[in-house]
Amino acid sequence: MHGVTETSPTRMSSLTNNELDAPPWLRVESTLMATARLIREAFDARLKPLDLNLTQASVLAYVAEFGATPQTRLAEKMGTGRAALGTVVDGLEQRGFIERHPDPDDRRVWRIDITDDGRELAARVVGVDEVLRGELRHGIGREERQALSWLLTRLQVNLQSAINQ
Amino acid sequence: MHGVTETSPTRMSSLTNNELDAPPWLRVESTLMATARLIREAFDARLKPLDLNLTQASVLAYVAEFGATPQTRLAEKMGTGRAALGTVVDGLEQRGFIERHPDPDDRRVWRIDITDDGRELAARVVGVDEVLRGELRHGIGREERQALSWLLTRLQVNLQSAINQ
DNA sequence: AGACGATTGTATGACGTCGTACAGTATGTG
DNA sequence: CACATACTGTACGACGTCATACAATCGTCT
Repeated sequence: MHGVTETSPTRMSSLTNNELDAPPWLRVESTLMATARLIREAFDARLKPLDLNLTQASVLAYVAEFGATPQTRLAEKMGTGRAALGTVVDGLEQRGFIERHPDPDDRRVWRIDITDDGRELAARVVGVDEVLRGELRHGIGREERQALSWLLTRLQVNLQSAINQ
Repeated sequence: MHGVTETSPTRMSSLTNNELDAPPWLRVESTLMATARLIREAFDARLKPLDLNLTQASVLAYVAEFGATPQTRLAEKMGTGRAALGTVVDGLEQRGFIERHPDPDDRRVWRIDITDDGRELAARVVGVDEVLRGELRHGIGREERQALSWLLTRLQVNLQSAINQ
């Protein structure tokens, strides 16, 4: 879990001060990263009653929606490495929310599928997600959200080519 | 260090596939978090020749620009906890880039100040930052960047109130 | 059929950050 | 002046992720 309980005035003030005396370097970028942290924080906080963090909830919801999925594909979707995802799957499996089924066509892969308990929990995850995402839309119009999405995608393209030298 | 050397096709394909078969939950939000990961990745990659990660470089550049700063303020600016920042400062101090000076007015606080070596390194950090940020602007106009900044700030406000129930 | 490279999931050790608890110090109140 | 409360930086244990190395298995090419 991450900064779930962090509701300190520290973060509040850094939010508002950020733009004022921010150094010239890392302006939009640092705002973006701070926003990402807050997203994780907010979801973790709302998911805490379900005893899940954002990664676990994402895996659960993904499998609930798309059915049995190899771990490598899950790792890609979640933006994490295969090893890390393995431990997430371990935890969810131990708690009985998902199961590892052998793939009939490829004996290397485990297809991660959801259980009945998992489906029930996933429904609650979706509920939490819808409520929170509704709150996050306040004061942001539809085309603004689309603009945001486009800008982020464009940024990702630039970042990707920067990473590849 | 983070996924500095991660240039695998895995990440590439997740970038392009992300929007297509993404689940209904976590759409813009997950894109934003993926973008944040890429930002960290890109900066870490470019800073690697200086043997710095993004957090260390940020601390260095901040102190170079604003002079002696208490650790708590640095932690706020960097968006990290005081304990975590302490270890960052430890590392930079051992390498001789910053120094801890006692605050004459408050014997609890250490003011983090830069050394001559640190100033030299910070200049290179600023150079790296300017180059990379320039690349990231490709295809994104000035008012678009302002729109992005505004949207992120608005999102942060919503997130903050969501976190505070 | 056999051999080679690619891919899947796991084990392992490392790193960065977190949250809590703590001692030292400051500040305000009686 | 004493006391309580708040704050600074640190020590400690925990968690999540990473990178690497590995065995098992697949696909392909000859």
